[in-house]
Amino acid sequence: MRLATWNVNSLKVRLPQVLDWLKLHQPDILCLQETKLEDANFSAGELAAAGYHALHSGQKTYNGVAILSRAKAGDAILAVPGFEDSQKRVLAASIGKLRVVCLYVPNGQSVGSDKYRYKLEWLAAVTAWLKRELTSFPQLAVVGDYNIAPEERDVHDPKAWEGQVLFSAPERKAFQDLLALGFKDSFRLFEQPANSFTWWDYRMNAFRRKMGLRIDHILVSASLAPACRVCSIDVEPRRVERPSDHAPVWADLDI
DNA sequence: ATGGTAGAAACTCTA
Repeated sequence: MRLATWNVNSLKVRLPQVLDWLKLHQPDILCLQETKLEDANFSAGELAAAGYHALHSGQKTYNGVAILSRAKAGDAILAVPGFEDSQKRVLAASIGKLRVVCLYVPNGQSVGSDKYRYKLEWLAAVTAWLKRELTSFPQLAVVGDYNIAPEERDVHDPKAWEGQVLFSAPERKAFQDLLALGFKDSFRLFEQPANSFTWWDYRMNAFRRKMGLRIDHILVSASLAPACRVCSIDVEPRRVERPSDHAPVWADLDI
């Protein structure tokens, strides 16, 4: 089973690229972030024609998450139970024996801002919820745009980024707290090329200059990790005309 | 110290 995640930064703009990518890579599941669409405007018809069922939790202009799957998904959850949040950033569903959680973690804007505090509170709530989810669903994959680079090797210039949003110590601690539930960062289960990143700022020619961060992740629970065969970043969609600022990440699971 | 780009939408906010 191939599982993938991609922050598309507007599904309206990126739908043709998503359809191309589905055709080329044939994932069983593709989780999307930043669809920036209300549910009524979601591209369900085009995706169905491509052979994918879809769940979507969206809003106008900002945020929005979706789970596309070849097999129909069930038992969907559209928010963290008990956590008050007007922003559509969470979607969970079961596909076969696999439980998938699609996350769009808040960006945090800048360290010390209100949005940064919201990011850390949101991460604490999600971590507490996932601890409970694991008891019901041991075969759990938590994927999406985490807006956190976990380690120095995930940042093109760790010295320049030290203490900045996306790489500050409290954010990295929040990521470690999630791993402490037993999750593995599937990308790091395997040898990977140096300078592997998933996001490059649109500004300053960051992509051409290889100034990226690895902030999109596929986390697999302890009981799922042994089934993971490969995890890779596909940078090709970042090279095309009008790209998303994020590249897709995919993993193959022997389940 | 600032601004660079992109998307959505509305002349600004978010990333």
